[in-house]
Amino acid sequence: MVSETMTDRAPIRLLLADDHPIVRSGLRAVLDAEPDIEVVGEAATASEAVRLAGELAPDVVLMDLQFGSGSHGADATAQITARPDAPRVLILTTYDTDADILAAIEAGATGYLLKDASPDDLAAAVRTAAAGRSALAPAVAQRLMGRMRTPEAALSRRETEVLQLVADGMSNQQISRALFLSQATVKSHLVHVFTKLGVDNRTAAVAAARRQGLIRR
Amino acid sequence: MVSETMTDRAPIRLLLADDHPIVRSGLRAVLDAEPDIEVVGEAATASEAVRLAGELAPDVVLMDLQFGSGSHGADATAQITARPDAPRVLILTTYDTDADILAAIEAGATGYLLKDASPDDLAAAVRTAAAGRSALAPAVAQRLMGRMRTPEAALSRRETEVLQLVADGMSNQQISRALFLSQATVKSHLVHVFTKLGVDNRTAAVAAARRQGLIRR
DNA sequence: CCGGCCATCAACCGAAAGGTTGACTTCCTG
DNA sequence: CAGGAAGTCAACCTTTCGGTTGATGGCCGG
Repeated sequence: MVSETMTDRAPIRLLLADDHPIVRSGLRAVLDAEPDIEVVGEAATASEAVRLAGELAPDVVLMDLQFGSGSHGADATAQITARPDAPRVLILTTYDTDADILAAIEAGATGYLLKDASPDDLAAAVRTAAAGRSALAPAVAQRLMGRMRTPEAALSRRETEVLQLVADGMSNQQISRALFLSQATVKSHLVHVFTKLGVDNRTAAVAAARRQGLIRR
Repeated sequence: MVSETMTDRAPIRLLLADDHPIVRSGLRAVLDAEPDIEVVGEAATASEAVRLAGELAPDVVLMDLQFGSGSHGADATAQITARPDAPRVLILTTYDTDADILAAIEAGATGYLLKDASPDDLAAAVRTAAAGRSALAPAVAQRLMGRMRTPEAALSRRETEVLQLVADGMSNQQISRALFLSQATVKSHLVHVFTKLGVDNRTAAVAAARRQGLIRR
């Protein structure tokens, strides 16, 4: 079923970026079947995505947020959208609780899609992104709204940084050394975190933050 | 490139089980392209996988371990392999550190494959499974070996149970009440856990156990 | 049948974390 | 420019946690 709004226009040039060959094949199979969409390239890493976005000049980049081993899709998004005639970036993610959702949006992503989306949703989101409109999965949009409705659950940058190190298993002393702070400051940040999350110890804070997607998984 | 060992035999009947339509499409696109493999069905849930495994009588079931919302691929594997003329079950997973690896193998899975596998790896694993031989991704096999080489990293059932509650954010007192134990016993278990994992506090233990896939993600 | 692992509990002590108050600076925003 | 949020630090106190020692009983395997 071809969209009525672009029956005879040039097809949407699409770049796929995902570290899983299987997922790339799935996206290609689903989207190449659409007559108004043409997959012009595939990237297996974040840096390759940035490079190909420049070389191939696609209309839309469909980018996985969970790139294997370190590289963040949000970073690549920022690099891609930094340029003047940049393609639209559509983020693809597994979890609607991802801590990097806001980061990706701020990095210039046009839309957000969950990996359990149907082929129809997928094609629709690509067309919406190509048209320059924002495409957000309902679950994600609701979560973003909720984030705004409850600013008390929003941790400050420093608080998140400290909590992340707690989640990595570090003691207050180790954290103070890692961040060049006194232990008093670390404790101060953590007390604020506990209050905001409604918990009273560090492991509960990590569990709560993980549930709410405030820290890395 | 057709395998030399089965040039003219009936194709391998394959059932795909994954909750992501995109992944199913990718698997179908990759595997249907192989002349000796035929995808006979797709299941989006664990229970559907069990049902179709009975109805379609496939040779191999390619099953995702991370089925959305609760249902475990390991459980479905156990149900499928319980019957006498059961198909081979090939497990597909995103993480090579998954705590359920052993559970799935014990449930009767013939092989194990990571989602970042190449199409060639994938087809080869399906053929290996169809032939009844065990197909393990190198990273997974190595990890299983490592598990056996270092039994000190294997936590006892009770220790894992306590550590899981720690990861959920509970204090020693809360855990003691939840498990009908004294706090002394909880502490005792945790000290053993710390020793086995080589850490000296609860948050570090949770981080380490999470890395090694000893507890739920 | 005995040694070892698992599971349970107690008492004790020092160290770390949790909680409060208060104070100072910087930066942003109304 | 006044106010607030964020970030930094200190001193103090209470509670929890980490670590040790030791003890009991069940179960399994050599």
